[in-house]
Amino acid sequence: MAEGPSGVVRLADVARRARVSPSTASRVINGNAKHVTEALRTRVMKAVEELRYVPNAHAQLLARPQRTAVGVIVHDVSDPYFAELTRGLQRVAADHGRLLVICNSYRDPERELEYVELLRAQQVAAIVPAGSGYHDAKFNREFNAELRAYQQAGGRVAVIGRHDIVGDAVVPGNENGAYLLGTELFQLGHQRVGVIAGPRVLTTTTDRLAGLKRAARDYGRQLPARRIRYDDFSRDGGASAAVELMDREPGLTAIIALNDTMAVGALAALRERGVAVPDEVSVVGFDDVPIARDVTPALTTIRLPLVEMGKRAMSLALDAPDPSRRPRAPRVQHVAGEIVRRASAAPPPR
Amino acid sequence: MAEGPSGVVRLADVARRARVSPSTASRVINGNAKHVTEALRTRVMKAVEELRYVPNAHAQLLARPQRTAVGVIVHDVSDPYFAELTRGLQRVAADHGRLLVICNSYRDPERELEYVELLRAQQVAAIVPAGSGYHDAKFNREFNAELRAYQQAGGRVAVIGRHDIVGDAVVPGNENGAYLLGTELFQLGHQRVGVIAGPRVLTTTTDRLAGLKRAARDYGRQLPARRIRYDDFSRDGGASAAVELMDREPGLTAIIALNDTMAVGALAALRERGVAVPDEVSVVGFDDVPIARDVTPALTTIRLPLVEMGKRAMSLALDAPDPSRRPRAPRVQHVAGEIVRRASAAPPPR
DNA sequence: GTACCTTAGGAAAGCGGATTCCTGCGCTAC
DNA sequence: GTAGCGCAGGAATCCGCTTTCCTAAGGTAC
Repeated sequence: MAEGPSGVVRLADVARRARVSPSTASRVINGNAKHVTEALRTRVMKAVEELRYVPNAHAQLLARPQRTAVGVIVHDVSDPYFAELTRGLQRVAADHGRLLVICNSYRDPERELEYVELLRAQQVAAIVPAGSGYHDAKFNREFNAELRAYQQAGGRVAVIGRHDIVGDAVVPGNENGAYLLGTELFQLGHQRVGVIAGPRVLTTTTDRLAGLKRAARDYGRQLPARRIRYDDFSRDGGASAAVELMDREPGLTAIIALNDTMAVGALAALRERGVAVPDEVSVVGFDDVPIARDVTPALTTIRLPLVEMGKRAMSLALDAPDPSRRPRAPRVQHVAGEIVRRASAAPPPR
Repeated sequence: MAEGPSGVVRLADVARRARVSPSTASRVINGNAKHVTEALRTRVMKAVEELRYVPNAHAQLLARPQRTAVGVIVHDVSDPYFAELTRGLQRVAADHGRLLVICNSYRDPERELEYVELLRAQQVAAIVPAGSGYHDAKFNREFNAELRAYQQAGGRVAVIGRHDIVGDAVVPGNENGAYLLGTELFQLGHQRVGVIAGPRVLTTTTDRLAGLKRAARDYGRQLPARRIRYDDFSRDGGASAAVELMDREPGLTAIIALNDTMAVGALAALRERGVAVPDEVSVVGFDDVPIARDVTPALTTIRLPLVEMGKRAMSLALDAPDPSRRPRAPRVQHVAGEIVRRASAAPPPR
């Protein structure tokens, strides 16, 4: 082999081996060459093959600032909600020939900020922050400032599920979906309904809660604070919230979990206690994550077209806005949730 | 604002605003400056703040070749098996201050090859190909050649679940786990057992199948080819394979799915047909993915410590091998699967 | 007061590749 | 035979940043 001391093969190595100048080698490799003799061309290609040369992407990006990657900031890809979202994002990114860089923030605002900087440093073509926003004015200000600086430099931003963040947006109908969910249970005749909510700081939590409350108002029911438990948006969070709720509020006939993952946890907790679902207590979730149909009883929930949302967000991020639009107006796409009735909700006992 | 025409803020802009040379600005920003007057230092910091300057990572990487990112090639992050693996990988990567670039190959060998090139181009510090290998000598040769070129240039490679690939490895006990699984069912008394397998080209499929066959031999049972159905390693693949199996082999008392996802699909198919599990037919899976315990009946399966495997692989990739070892000897860590008995397997009826 | 040393901070040289600008060759045309 | 032109392919510049090298100012010692 004829590469440099570092072991890395560089364009110069290829050129030397093919006995041409770096310019010619570059031209051949990039197919950019209208006029390169066939003989030289094959010599260069041969050298590339033999040396297994791969151009240094950083050098390329420096020389010809053509952004190719896109960044996504999610809570955790292994959470099914984000896994589905990411799948949609991924697909569209791939269709555009873009590499997707996935960053897990684990819902740490500090880390989200860091990741925006990192993605900015990486010169990604677009950043897609996905997942709930925070009730934290200081953070939002910081986050927006960072994002705005990025946009100013030509970056594109599309968020999923956040209001009050600059950039285009895909926003799920959290309030409305929750309203549907509440309606469903109230119409079934439930009076004492418990709620298993995610962290209070998340806008997703408060938005969904708002929808529930509106439904309660419309149906003349109560949703007292003591019947609302806040915990992590996770299976275990759902389980422990369910246990607490059952202990403190023995008369409940239904539990609304603010996402499916928590609902699954609740189901597990109830099963462990020997409480029959839905005969004794109904349980409903939100999101319609894939597992929702595989647990027993299958979850009644609100379907959010997660993959589709991901696709749309990435499309917003990658398709430049119509230049005739006034530039600063972000494009917002609302997506509605719809109720999916399965086996976990039924009229209250007796 | 005082940045260049492109809108991107560069080091030079910061320097100009702070009225210092780029060298000084760089020194301040990198904390690299043993001797920079406090006055200048604060002036630079102020300019950075005001301009929201973020250094161009590509330029930095070019100037000081300090690899910081690591790449992972998985089938699909949204598949729970890989989601768990990735979680482990992510954690260790983050602990080392590394950015994780996740690539979905969708089990397309061609795409895997492309991704290795891409990661190589990105100058990542390590590449972790995760998931089943292929029975495809040509591909393996190509893949190894690519990887070897990468290692030659100082890159680190750690694979998960592949033999015959260069680099360090974490290998799950597929054969042995399957043996345990077979043993479990045979000891329960099952005679006619069907198998739902993944694609034939995957080594995971053949390895697990081999374990099953060994168990069959040891217990004097048959595992005829007609009772083995090959399909996608997916929920729907599992469902359709289960349906076929039930149609063609009515007398089965147990179904072994070669991964949990397929088992979940099989469960759904059986439920739809009104076949009671485990009373009429037992169903077992493999991997012990999170949903396994939440389906009903909860799956009896083989637990693979997925998160742990991810962690170990990333550790292998990031911790340089003991220099006293002879260099070319890859480090291989075997991890055993263990049986988890839940509710989906029971003795055959009557 | 002069010679020498220290040190802050600026100038310049890459890092690896793309691209613009040249150069020199071979061809056509008069 | 010579002028003019086209074109292949090499030299040089630049991308944004880090870092080495160097300069000049200030300080110390005699």
